[in-house]
Amino acid sequence: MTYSEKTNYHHGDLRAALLDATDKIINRDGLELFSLRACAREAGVSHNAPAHHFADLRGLLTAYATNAFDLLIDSMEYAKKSRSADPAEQLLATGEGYIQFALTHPGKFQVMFRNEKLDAKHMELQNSSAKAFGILEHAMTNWLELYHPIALTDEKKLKYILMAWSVCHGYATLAGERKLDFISGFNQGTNHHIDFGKLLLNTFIQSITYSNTTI
Amino acid sequence: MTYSEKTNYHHGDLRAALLDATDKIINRDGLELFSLRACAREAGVSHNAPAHHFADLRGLLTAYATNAFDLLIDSMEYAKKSRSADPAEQLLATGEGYIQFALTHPGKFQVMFRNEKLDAKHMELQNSSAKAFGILEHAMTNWLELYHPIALTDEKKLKYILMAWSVCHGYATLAGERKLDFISGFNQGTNHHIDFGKLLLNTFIQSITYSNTTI
DNA sequence: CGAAACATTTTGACAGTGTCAAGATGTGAT
DNA sequence: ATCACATCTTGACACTGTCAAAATGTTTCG
Repeated sequence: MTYSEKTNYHHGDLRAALLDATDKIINRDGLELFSLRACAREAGVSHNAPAHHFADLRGLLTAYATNAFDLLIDSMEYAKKSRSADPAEQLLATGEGYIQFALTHPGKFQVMFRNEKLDAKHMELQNSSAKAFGILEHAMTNWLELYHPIALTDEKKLKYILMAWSVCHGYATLAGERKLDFISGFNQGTNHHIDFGKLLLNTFIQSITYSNTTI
Repeated sequence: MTYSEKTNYHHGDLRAALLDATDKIINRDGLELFSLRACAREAGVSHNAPAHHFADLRGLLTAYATNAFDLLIDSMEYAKKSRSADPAEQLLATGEGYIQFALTHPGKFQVMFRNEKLDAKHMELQNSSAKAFGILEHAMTNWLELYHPIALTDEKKLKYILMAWSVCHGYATLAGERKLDFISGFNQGTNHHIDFGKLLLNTFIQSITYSNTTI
């Protein structure tokens, strides 16, 4: 039994407790009010206790973002399960899972896509984010095989993948950063944002579907 | 001749100098290294000199973002001028101007869309951002009138506007936050990002164009 | 069993931050 | 010339991330 497997050392498993505290603070107070010392305070340890588990602030948030990417993967996989095997349905579900996650966990989503807060070189983060990307890539690849008659170059395939990702990510970002609030007559509740995002995504996929023979 | 019109008071026009310093620091060191005190230092004044011109840090960045929105407007208007009056061309140009601006001025773009750094209640910011949105709205409205045969409800019209905005904003954000770096074989230069974004946007507009009779 | 080796946490310090209060200084009007 | 006022400086405070050193708990091994 090694150290990392034990559950009752000085604090128990402080690493996990700090990540929990991080989540609590970010959800309660927002990312801008999060600090290493606030995190330590929340976990009930001294201000420098995190140093042994994370190299620095970015190290902690990198681990937090890694976990968040795994949750994003879960969200997309979960959405896919409730749909038929039709690649268009699967692609739609993947994007819906993305939007659903982003707007349900705005704090996590912020950290995941704020480059300066992360250590992009970190392997586990790269693995988790690459895996998340792979799900979208896979869904689009399957869609293209069935709905796009002409074989595509890698660049054109990538264009479709990034187009779909951009739609999801752009809408999620704009809604999450409250940049749609000023639009009159547009319901600003989180659930409505999610619903509207799905509507928007659905229209997007229909568009590329019904135009697939011409471009 | 009022105070604000004078050019040689204690410092000259410190307000403008501070905004210049802000721009210099954000472009040189990045937003994460920007601070009020660094800004004052850059402008050659004491650490608390900005207080008389801006209520606080958010106040300064709000003014900075307001100017940036005006530059975004210029970028979109400029792109539109070089195209034909065809609404599809104009819509394309609008989006291209958006992407061009976002990737040419990543620091400004970051500030503009980081809600916690801004005072969203500020009137001038609201005006400038609403005007920028209006350009996109106008371009899409013109496009819909010509290319979409059926009259749309406000909600469906908004869906199209937000879809186009999301494509531009999502791609610009992902590229700007370096979230596309890991894609193998994908050139990471800023100019290539811009070119690819325009390609992507062009495909998007073609898609909605060629599918307009069916959905 | 005990002592050494080690992982973990605490304490203290330092330079940096935003913001507040108070004082100093330059400018325009009367 | 004096006064009101805009502008800027100085000093202080609590907060931040990170470093170094000390203290404490746990494991290992003789």
